[in-house]
Amino acid sequence: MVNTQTKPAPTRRNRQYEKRLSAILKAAAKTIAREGYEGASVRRVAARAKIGLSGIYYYFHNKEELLFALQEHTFSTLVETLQERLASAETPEEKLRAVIDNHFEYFVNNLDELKVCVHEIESLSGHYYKQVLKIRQGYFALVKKVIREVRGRRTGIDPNLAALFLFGSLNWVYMWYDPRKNTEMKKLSKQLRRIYFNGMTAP
Amino acid sequence: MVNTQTKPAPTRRNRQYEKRLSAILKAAAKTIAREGYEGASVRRVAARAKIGLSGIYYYFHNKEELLFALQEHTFSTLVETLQERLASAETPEEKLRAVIDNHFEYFVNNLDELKVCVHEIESLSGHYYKQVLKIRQGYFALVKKVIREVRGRRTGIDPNLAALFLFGSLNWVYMWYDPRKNTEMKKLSKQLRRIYFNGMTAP
DNA sequence: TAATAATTAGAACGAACGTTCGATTTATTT
DNA sequence: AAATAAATCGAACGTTCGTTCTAATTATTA
Repeated sequence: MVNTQTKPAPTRRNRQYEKRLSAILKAAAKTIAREGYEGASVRRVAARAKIGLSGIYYYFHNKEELLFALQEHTFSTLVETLQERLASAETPEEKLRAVIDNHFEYFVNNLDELKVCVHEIESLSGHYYKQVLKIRQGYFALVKKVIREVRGRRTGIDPNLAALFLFGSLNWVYMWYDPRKNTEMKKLSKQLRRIYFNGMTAP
Repeated sequence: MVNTQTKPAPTRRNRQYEKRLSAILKAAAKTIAREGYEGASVRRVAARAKIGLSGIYYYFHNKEELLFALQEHTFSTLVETLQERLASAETPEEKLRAVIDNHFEYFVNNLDELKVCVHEIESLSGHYYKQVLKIRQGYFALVKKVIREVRGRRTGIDPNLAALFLFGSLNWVYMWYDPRKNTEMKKLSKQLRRIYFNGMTAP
């Protein structure tokens, strides 16, 4: 069972536990990214994590909790790093850059995880869904605030829609990005910033 | 079995056949949109289409062919209507508008189908995948050409990336659009055009 | 070292899956 | 009306699924 509350002294045993746990999460990310949540079987996740089938159920109550842990961890990290970046940005343009760079950089370093987060949101239900939704809404609020600053006093730009469109551009990347053709992240970021900054600040 | 070659006289029987067929496609679109391709069972598709389970296999060889027929029909129509719109557009701005309006209008009238097309591309394999990929590449080429015209002789804008970003914004809509809160399509289109047109034509 | 707790392995469960097949019903043709 | 073809149905197949349970193994504590 995942324990997100207590943090006992990091004994060797605990370190082993957490290693296994993140190995399972990594295996789940790769498997679900390739086969989809419904298509990915717990058996294949276990095989990739080099653990028995029932071993998975020692760390997670069920398959859905596995997906939840993956999304919750990935999204939380994404929000955290964005907040750090935003704290050291001053102008609206710098803040927009923080948003875009943060998303792209995290993306290239966690291809499978982010693909799962983007593609399998609706595979969660009930409490799991609500909790992830909350984190995503927090992320969205951060971005919307930045966009409002970029827009300034200009009329004709709806920050809500602009943020949604920007999210689309960012989240769509996993559909076409090929890590083997190591496209320069700097170029990606520059292009997207150019379009959205100019697009929202033009008279 | 789907027959896309011969087109015999539209007897009453044939009309019944095609009615059933599109009823199945509609049921499949709704079911797959809600449950995902792997999650949607042929049994539930059949139930929604008011036909027996084995009845599906009279019209389609297997489940994947059902998904293929859905995507092939939807995407082909999308490309066709875009070509018509582009033919009657003159300036680059009008053409960009054609792209965006076409996508949005088709989207609101075919919510389930477009969601499946966007979300289940990778659920196809082999020949099915290649064939749909071809259509999508044709669509992409059309849009890229328009973007090249909008850009004109300006440097610093990569039409390829710009097209991909635009596709992201367009395809992401299914994640947040709520038909019950009938958001005005005109506003959506206007906002997106404003961002991308200004974004690509600014000095 | 003995007792205790944490972790893993293996077998088994019922349920649901995609697909097939022969029989039956419905529509068309002779 | 009889013969033929098209369309539908219901039952069944083998497979895979998520999950559970008990026993064995490993690590920690006393």
